[in-house]
Amino acid sequence: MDPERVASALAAMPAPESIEELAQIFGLLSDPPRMRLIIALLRGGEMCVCDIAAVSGHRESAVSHALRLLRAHHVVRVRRSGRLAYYRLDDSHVRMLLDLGLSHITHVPVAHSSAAH
Amino acid sequence: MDPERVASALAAMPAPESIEELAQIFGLLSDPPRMRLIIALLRGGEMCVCDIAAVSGHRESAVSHALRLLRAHHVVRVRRSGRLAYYRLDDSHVRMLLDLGLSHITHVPVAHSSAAH
DNA sequence: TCGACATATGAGCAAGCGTTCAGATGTCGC
DNA sequence: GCGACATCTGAACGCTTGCTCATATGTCGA
Repeated sequence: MDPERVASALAAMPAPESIEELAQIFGLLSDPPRMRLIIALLRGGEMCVCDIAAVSGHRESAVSHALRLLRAHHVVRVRRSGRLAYYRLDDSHVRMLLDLGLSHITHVPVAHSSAAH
Repeated sequence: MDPERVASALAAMPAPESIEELAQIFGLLSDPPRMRLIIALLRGGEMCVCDIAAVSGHRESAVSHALRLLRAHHVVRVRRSGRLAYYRLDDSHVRMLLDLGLSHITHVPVAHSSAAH
């Protein structure tokens, strides 16, 4: 046991609400269907709900629920046109997060210019 | 509806097992206690289980379970010395993942040299 | 204005996940 | 070798979470 190290680690800990929010963001990416949905938007650019449902293989209702969550966390953005709702990624962090995640599972060392292509 | 876009998005979709694994990695980071644990190792360097338990505020048993998970996914690495087990981060992707996540929740635009400090 | 369609929302249920307790393994000092 | 300690493991309970069904809102064509 090393009380000093414990104390300094505790002192360097971010605010609880930051940790909470951080965990929530990663939680959004921890669900395969939601991941498929995000990757679809990453590749396809902008798509309407029914197309996203077709790609992700889930009911439109489930997709709508998922998109609401992602919207609340500024991961996706809506553009409404008549009765269609077009969604696209709202933020470039997500793209980098996915690239980094892929680098991890393939055990590719981190390059400074982040993998991707 | 745009069948072509759907088809091309489906074609560009990674293998199901890649998506699964990717989601699992993010799932590891989606739990606040586990997140605290990881951040503790990020700041504190190398710590034994009892110290990690003290920092994360959970029982050693829970910490041990969590560490096992993280170990299985190459997020942490053990070094055993007698009856103590010292853990440290095994991989630099995690650090970047956390930095990126923090950038997201604070709405900081992505810099090429990743924010952080 | 009326019916059809696209999306959004609420309630309820099933499954996955993390915690805890209890017990096992292994190492050190005597 | 024996007792104490650090860590690990297995089983079970409770909570969270995402799905589906049913329904509401809103928009377009006739």
